[in-house]
Amino acid sequence: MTHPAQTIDFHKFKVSCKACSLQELCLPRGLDSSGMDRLEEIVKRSRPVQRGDLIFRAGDKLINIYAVRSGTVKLSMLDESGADQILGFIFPGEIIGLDGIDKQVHQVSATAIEVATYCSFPFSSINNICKQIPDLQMQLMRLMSRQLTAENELILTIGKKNADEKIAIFLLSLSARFHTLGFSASEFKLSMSRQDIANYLGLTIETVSRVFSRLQRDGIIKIDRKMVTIQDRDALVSVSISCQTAKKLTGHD
Amino acid sequence: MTHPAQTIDFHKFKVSCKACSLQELCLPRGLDSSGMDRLEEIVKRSRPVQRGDLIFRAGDKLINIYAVRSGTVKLSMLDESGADQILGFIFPGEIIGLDGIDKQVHQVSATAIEVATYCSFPFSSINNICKQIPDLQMQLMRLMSRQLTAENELILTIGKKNADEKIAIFLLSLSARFHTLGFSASEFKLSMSRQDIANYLGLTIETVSRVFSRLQRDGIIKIDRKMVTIQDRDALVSVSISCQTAKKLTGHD
DNA sequence: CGCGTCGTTGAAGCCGCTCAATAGATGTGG
DNA sequence: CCACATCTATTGAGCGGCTTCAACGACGCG
Repeated sequence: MTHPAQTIDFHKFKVSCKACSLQELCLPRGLDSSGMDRLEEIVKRSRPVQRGDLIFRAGDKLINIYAVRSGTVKLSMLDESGADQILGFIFPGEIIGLDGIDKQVHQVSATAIEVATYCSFPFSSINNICKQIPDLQMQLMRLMSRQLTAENELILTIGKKNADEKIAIFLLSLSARFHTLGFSASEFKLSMSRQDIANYLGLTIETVSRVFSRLQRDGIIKIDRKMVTIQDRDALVSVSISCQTAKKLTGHD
Repeated sequence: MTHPAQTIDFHKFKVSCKACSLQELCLPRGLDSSGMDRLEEIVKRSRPVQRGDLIFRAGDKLINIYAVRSGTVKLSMLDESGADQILGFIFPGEIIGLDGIDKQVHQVSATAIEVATYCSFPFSSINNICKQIPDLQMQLMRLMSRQLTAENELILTIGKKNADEKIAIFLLSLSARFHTLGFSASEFKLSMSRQDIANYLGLTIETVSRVFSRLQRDGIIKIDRKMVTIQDRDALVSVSISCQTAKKLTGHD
């Protein structure tokens, strides 16, 4: 409630999926014109939320699922002992809330890490439309399947990689995602803090900082506060897969 | 091929979901009688597979999804540098293969870690039935949602817990799952090797062995080869949540 | 300008890994 | 039934990568 008055069209809550540039990444993908009409009937666009604002909280009843429209959102969960783990960073066009379907309660919290907007879809309406439009049902399953695969990869990264590999994989993954969104794959802004990166990768903030510095010293990346430039992608890739076995085979890096 | 001649009904490939004791855990859950008939038309039951046999392999085209019927199956994936990560142990009544839906290609491999049987469901048929039976579609989404939550918890465990906590969480999780299946929650057999446990939790086999020994020395569990007895569940729970913050607060364990 | 937050860098310690030896279990063939 | 080979698990000793602890630097904002 502290954000200044907006004169731009942020407050147009009704929104057209048909006209949305994220259409091909988002929920409407693969729907025909009438399918999109059905979605547009139920979608609501949020006003901008500020850094730190929650979109939903673990434990909330599942009312809506959400599509991030602009900005970055982080998903996180707390365990019994109070530790919290960031499970992913969500960029425009991506859907969140699907993990709450089983228990009808959100299992994770979604927090904006910079100014963000999103679209809400009442889940019960989605569910009704699914019964009539198999394409939407299929798209939902594809999205959940994709999330499963993304989590598999995070498990592999956290479980089997050392600090250098984790950071390299993280940067390459961001690069690919920015590229998908139509931005530069070699130069981008980290919307998350070092603390968030460390938490996500199972490291400490100091280690993240040290690895960034080392990669920069080696001329592989350039990093200035939040701006990252990938200067030598091949080298970054080889850092990302220079696993223990490789070291064993060559005897060194 | 070394197992003795079976006179029991393992080779009856047609099988009734209606009569299956796993019905309430498995794919048919929530379906009415006619819905189950539809499933029974397409399901095929496997002959027993042996320890080490693959049910499907990462990269295989997605033809079927599978329900484990008996035994234990592990899911695992390889990365570019050859490291492989076990992503989960699958018990009877659980569905595997859903992560392949997005790309129509299996993203992980499923390997029996002891003699196992399973049911196959052609995915295209499942998909067709979903169009007519919203309950099945909902059940599939619930199952995928549940898998997302399970992976979230694994990420938290691998990323934020120390060796003792990981093992305690692992044992408590197995205990709960055996209980769900109608077995004892306090005494059960580990169907997986120490190596598999270590891989799954992001540890080494030696560390797993040491933690088991320590927990036994402390009288919290009893472990004899693969048989585990939980002797002091409360203590095991407190090991599982005795996180770094707890140590900071109390100054010791 | 002073303060708080965030990020960087250094020094020291610890947890889990690596390496190695041994024990126990399982399987095979004579 | 035992000798032998193989595989799995346990235990110890030493090492190393990441964390912890601490100090400092860089912005941003009042």
